[in-house]
Amino acid sequence: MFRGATKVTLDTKGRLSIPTRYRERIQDKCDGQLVVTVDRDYCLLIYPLPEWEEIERKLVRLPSLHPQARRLLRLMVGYASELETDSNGRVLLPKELREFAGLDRHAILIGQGNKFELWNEARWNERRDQWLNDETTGEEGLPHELETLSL
Amino acid sequence: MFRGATKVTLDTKGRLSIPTRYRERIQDKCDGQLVVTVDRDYCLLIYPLPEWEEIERKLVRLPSLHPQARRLLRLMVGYASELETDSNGRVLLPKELREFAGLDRHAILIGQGNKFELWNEARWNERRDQWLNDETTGEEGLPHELETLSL
DNA sequence: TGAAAAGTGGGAAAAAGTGGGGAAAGATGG
DNA sequence: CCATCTTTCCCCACTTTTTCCCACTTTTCA
Repeated sequence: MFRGATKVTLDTKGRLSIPTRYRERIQDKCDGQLVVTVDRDYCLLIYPLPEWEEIERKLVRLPSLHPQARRLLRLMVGYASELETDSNGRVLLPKELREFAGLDRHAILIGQGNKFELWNEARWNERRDQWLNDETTGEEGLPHELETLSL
Repeated sequence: MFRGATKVTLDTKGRLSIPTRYRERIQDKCDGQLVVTVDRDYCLLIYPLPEWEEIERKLVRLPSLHPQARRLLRLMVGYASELETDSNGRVLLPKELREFAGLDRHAILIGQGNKFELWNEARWNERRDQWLNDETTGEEGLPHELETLSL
């Protein structure tokens, strides 16, 4: 499981240095091979290659006449690209994806179990505060699992 | 069960010295391994590792298309990070989490059963006084569990 | 009041992060 | 199809951060 938030800096070439505490696990899981693609929340998703391949299999099996499935496939597979780590543990993020996610120098990398999310830091903070405020108000539509969740 | 409030000081490096009266129990429960994450009230939650893992299991099983469940996962797993105690019984709190909770030198550690809460001391005092005032007024909408609670 | 324990600060070595130069590869236009 | 220009890749070197440990101060308890 990948956990935790790390502030990271993208240099002028668009390179992202993978935090060291993840490197060994990434090396074990996928020999350093990662795949990055887009998320509907305008951030990037970074998967170990095997994890991604599983998701990709599911995506291409979706009914291709269904508009929403088609969209999901177009976006996720359409933007997916493989990353390779250089000798300093960095990956070069394609310009198209950096632009999509509005990434500049200050970004934040969020561990999310089987994958990472990469956000423009300012955008992440904004959205996070929105979520925190929303949660206090919208308690009527909670699914059962949340109502009984004890933290 | 962890109980009680303790004023603690974070040094300039962001280290928190665990009060001694908890140390033995933490050692027994989880061999000194703790996990810290965020709470919606802008404080931090500190769990013994086994406790956290149970919560994490529940979180990742939530329906991932449900917006509120997704948010909860993003925040709690996204910010969760493991802590290790140094030779003096201190843990280093990640900068991202200190910033989230507005932690400076003066903080307060609150025992909360299976976990601790860590607050900026001033913020804690404010919120505590708010709660004390609110509770006297809003007794009409109590959920059943509270209506029948005898203290 | 003294010894032990707890709390606090800080320095130095090691590790991680960052920037950039130049070679190689690829794109562009005549 | 070639010449030129841009982008990408690879590696070196510098800077910053982290980690580990030592030492001092304060508190506790007999």
